[in-house]
Amino acid sequence: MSHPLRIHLEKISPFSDAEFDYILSHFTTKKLKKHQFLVQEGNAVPNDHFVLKGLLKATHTSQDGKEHILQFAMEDWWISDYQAHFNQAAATINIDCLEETEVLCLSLHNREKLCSELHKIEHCFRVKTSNGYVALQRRIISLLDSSAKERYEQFLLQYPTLTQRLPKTMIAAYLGVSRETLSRLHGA
Amino acid sequence: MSHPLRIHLEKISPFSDAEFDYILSHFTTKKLKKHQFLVQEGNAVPNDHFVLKGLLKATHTSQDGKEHILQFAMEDWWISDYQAHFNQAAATINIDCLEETEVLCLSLHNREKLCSELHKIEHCFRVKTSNGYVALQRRIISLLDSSAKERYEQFLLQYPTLTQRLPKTMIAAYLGVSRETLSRLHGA
DNA sequence: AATTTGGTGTGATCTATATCACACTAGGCG
DNA sequence: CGCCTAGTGTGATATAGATCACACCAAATT
Repeated sequence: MSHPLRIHLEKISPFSDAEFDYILSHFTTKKLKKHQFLVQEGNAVPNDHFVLKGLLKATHTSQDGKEHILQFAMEDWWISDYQAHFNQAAATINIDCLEETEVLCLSLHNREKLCSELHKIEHCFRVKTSNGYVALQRRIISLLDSSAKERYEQFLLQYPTLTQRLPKTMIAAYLGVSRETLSRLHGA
Repeated sequence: MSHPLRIHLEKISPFSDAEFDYILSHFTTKKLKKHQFLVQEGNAVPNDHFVLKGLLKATHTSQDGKEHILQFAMEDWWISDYQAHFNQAAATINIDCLEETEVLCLSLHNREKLCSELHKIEHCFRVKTSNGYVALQRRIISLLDSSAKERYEQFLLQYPTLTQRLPKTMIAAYLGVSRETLSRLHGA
């Protein structure tokens, strides 16, 4: 059975055993308990993170103190504060664990090193990022032209697995709806 | 004086004259008048587009027939229906010109060809896309936790040039606010 | 067993924003 | 010239969704 990261990368391009071992040697492992922070507002964000096991949320806190969820991540997803990470700036979001979690960490330096040494992995990252870009555009469209109810229904369809593992309160915070409103849109 | 595309790409990595000519040979030029469509809902989207001159908007129409603006693009920006383009599916958005416009077109095939032949350009595209990803995340945060007024102010700060060239009605459609509301948030 | 913590539902109200309706202006074009 | 079209402002009203307040439950924690 292959390594989860290998399966993940090989959806885009194949690697030899030696290549994959080399790639993997640029990652470090981190284990976190429920409620622990992976990224904390104000700190540096040295790494991008590939989730091996667990579930996390990335949240942004508005001036009036309300938490909105930018992103979830479970097995096989990547998560970080990318703005801070790529610009080597202080984090403006928090990322914490909703379950016991294990991630692989890739530093900015190691990513650039791998990308310059191995064309194929830069290709992987480009394709991944393009797909991510498209997904974000879809989310923006959904925020712009769908009602709370429509967004909730889209979420349930798009992320059935995630739905099982998340309290509704958090889905609400992801959709930009109050938990009370979400709770009320059963039949309507 | 360098070609605008060259200047654009060399913000990320330098190219020799021969390399750049080779890159450029993979693009075609297209000129459009005001109100002409670059991408039309339901059609294929063979190309990504780099704007040499002019101004365009990408719009999505919701079920109830309202137009929301996903993206603007002026000189030096890229624009397409990326979901449709990358998946070779039918467009779900319209892209049309707000001014007389000239774009460079890059087909999916030519992009992949260039990327596989020239590691440096794949690097450029990866970095560009990462930056785009971060920008979209910022926009999502702004949609999730800012009021209409705050979003408008952020827009004015972030895109002063664009603001000059756009009617407020369109800025409203980009921000997800009705034009009447936008018109009312002067002092408040 | 008792208490805290996290999640949920639901009524009563409030408010930001949408909607509808109309008037005004400036510029392009027959 | 006079007629469209596009863009804008603003009043009156409607409404989706936020907020506040409370009750309830289940699973941890002590």
